[in-house]
Amino acid sequence: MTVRESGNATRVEGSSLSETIRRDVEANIMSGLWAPGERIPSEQEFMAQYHCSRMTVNRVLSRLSERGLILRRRKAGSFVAPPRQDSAMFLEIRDFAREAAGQGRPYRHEILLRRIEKLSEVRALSLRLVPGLPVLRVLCLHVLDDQPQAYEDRVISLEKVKAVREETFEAVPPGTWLLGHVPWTEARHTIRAINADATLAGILGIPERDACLVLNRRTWHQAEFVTDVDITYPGEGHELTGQFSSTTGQVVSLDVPHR
Amino acid sequence: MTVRESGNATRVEGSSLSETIRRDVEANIMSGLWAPGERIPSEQEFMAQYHCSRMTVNRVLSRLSERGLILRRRKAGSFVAPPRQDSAMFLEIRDFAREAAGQGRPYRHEILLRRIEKLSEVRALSLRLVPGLPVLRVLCLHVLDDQPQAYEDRVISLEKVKAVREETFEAVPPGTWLLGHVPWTEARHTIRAINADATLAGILGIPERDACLVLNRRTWHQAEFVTDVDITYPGEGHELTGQFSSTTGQVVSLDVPHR
DNA sequence: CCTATTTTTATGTCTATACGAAATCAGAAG
DNA sequence: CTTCTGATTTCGTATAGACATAAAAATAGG
Repeated sequence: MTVRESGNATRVEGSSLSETIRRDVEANIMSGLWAPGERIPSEQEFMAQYHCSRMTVNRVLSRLSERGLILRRRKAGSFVAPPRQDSAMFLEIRDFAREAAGQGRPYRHEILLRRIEKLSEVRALSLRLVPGLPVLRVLCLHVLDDQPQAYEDRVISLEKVKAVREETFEAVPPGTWLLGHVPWTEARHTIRAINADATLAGILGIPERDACLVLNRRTWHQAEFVTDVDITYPGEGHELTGQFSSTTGQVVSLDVPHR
Repeated sequence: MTVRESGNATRVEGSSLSETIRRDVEANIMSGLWAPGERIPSEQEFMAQYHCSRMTVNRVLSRLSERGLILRRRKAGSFVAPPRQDSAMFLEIRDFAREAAGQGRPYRHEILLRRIEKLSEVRALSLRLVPGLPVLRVLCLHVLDDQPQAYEDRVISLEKVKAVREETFEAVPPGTWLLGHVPWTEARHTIRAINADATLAGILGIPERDACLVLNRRTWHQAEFVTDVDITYPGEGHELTGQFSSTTGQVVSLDVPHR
């Protein structure tokens, strides 16, 4: 078997050997050099590469496994874990389509606008990016039981997500598509309440001034901007829920019930 | 030095030795037997108690340290970590008083009601508790710059939090007091938007029908109910923000700006 | 009494080895 | 071709020993 060369051979920067190995492995995963699902070197191969004992390698890989970055299977080896969807998905909308299918309710989404734009000054300032960055702007309405469920206003970096140029989002809504196509390392969520103006009330089919919940989600990968989205839920009938455990610090459940 | 007897001496239930030690230590911390800041047995003492090698103990304690449950200091020993405030505090309101002091702005809170009640049927159903449970009901208004910042409607379990009978919350608001006095293991947050009714609008000093952000937070300790609170933020001027890293899964920052 | 130095101690890291367990792979049997 | 079986690989866990490191504690010096 050919040993994949790791992207970084430099080491020992005032840190321990196991720390060096951990950093290297983590860098190879986060950079995408080692793709999700791909097999990483075995303990024996790491031993040879770093000239150390198996226990040292084992400590590193076991810890990475506990943190959910890799999956380990006896005899098979260690594999890069698929992107985590737990805390990742926190405060993300559910997959409307799948949820609707599970309940046997008619769901559809409508692409109201799909256009290549330059990032506006206001948005650029807010995102700490340069204005004029080429982005794909998508406006999307999620409809369940012929009732508007959410209105989505999104920009996607065309530099970072090149494949999005070919995607019409007619089959799959933008949020779902992105989750399956782009990894992320940082996400920032902001939630606020607004009174619906005339335009929004018209789109969502609610009275003007009705309270709406707005979830803003910004995602980065390796410090590079990926997407920025405002998802507006109409009226008082929507909730965002997150459950935590203090020991694991992880989200246990996630819910967006529609009453 | 006297070795504190761990609460559970039973072990080996189809799991490994290190798993047994981890479970025991974790149980002693989560149950409160070993209080935050308290020193836990040294590696040598664990070796004697479990008749195992130091490496085995070291693996367990190192991992617990990585997870943030204990703090380890050379020569000093290992200590139960203080309750984590990162993911714990996620979506919790900031400490109004401290924030105000940092900005030199006049903050105060008003206790509108403090009364021992029996848990209502509606709330009991929602919390999956029996109606009639004795609770302390507290209504509190947070005021900054003479502007109402948040309205808090809370119940606290008198069975679980006995010390709360003596607390008037005149010096410290209920949320801050609870954080310092009661550990938690599970927390559930729900966020929704509502239109302010006449009563709420009056309390918060905003026009009727204005959109408000409502944060509901329920906390448990060891499957026992601790507290349930609705915090209502007035108008469109408040946001809840959480930042995540996909590698650590932890909240990096937290913000409730008032514009 | 205060300060500087040495000692002691608990943790941090690493090695080499060992046995166990599980899953894959290959080969044998049907 | 399918199924069973056994061998091999890889990870899981544990041991005993070693040296390093940081910091508290004890000691010596001013």
